[in-house]
Amino acid sequence: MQNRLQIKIETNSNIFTIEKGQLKVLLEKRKNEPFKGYWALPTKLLEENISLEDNNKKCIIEKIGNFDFNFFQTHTFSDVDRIIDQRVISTSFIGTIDNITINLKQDQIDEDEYKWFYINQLPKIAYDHEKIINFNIGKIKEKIINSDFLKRFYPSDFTLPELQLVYEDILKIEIDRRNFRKKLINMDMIEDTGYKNDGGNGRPAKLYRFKENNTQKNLF
Amino acid sequence: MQNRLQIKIETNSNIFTIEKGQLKVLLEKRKNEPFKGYWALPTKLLEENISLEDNNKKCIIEKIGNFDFNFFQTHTFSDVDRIIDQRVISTSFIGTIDNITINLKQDQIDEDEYKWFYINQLPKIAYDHEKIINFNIGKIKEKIINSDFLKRFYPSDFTLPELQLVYEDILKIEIDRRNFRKKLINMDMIEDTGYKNDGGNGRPAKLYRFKENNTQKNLF
DNA sequence: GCAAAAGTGTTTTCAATACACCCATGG
DNA sequence: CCATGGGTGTATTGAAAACACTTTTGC
Repeated sequence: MQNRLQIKIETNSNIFTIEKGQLKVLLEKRKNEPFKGYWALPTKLLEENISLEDNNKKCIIEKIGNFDFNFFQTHTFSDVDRIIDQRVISTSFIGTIDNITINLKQDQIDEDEYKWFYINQLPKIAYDHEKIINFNIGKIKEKIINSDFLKRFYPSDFTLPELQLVYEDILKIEIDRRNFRKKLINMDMIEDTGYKNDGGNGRPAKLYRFKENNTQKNLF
Repeated sequence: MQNRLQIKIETNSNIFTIEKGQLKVLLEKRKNEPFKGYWALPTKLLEENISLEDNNKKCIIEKIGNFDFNFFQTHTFSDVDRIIDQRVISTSFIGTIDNITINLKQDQIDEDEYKWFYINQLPKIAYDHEKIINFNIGKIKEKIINSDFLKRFYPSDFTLPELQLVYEDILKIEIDRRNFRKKLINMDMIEDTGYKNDGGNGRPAKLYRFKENNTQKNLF
């Protein structure tokens, strides 16, 4: 019979940022059983009178406040046994934000409860959320080939060596420094801000920004 | 309060084939109100103990029998007012099949109830299904750039002029006949079957097939 | 002045584009 | 033999790839 055991619907948020050329994801520490002490994606049961998209936004506002994340839906996970003794279907969202905004507002976030993890150094993850995270990292990989997407992570300045690291890390490829630079400049995608990166070893790198005109060109 | 008005979940099937270089979608005629006489995507309320993927497959088997469609999930539609007086969330699937198989098994399908429509000549569509169909046509467009995807529509033979029509129609571009041929052959994507198309006006076209090795290269 | 990291220029290779003529079939 | 549509070759252009040396900074 339909819905004898109540089927529940929830949304889950995969919020990513990039620091030092590497992807990080925001996770929430579970304070109760099951999976107490494990980390999980922020999730919220669907409210009656709102869309999945709005439910997801509300989830984040309630949990960590009013950030300007840029969300999009990726997949709805519905395996019967994804959560034991319950039937919960979970629609996944990817959110993106630049690291500078994060650093500015980091104090809004309770460090014990929410924490950023490099995707290569994930902690113990609750439920099937590791599978969900990996699925969404795959989606980011697809998107990152389209240069436009990186703007979400670098609305202001970046150096070319750092941007190159992003491509190399996420796409698992090696790129020649000179050709990478040439490609981005020839594609009319980026512009020199006139400023330079200070600190650190060696020659300071120039700071670039993405141009406005961006017409959805593919790199690689 | 959560779920005071029962939230229902359904799956909808967007089954596409290609005939004469143009996309067609399979629709079901509604026999009852609301939207009696309109056409709709095959849909099915989610059963308790199966995944959305299995629910979608079951929907098709029950409605039109055991075809070998190749399904994948695209998006979950959840606008509060997408269906009046009810709250129904709908997860969308794209299914693909080649036209030859369709023609062979066409007698399995009740012509009054189910019919193929060219996407440029859609009939009156029930609910928000036209929006859903258009969303999924967009997904196909994205996928078709990856050559591998076309294999689903052409598991056996095809002519290059026809394949070119597909690209031109779906991507809304014009391609030079000679360069198109060169590109596909240089990419090692297709091979000559040695046979020719008969009938029709003019010189018969060679029949090609997709090679097995296909390593996910992008055309255009 | 040395180590560290960033920046630059040239040559070669290969794919993309543009373009005009010939070929196989049906009637 | 003519109309219709399919098949082929070449020259040009431009981007991708491969590669080594110079420049700026901190210490």
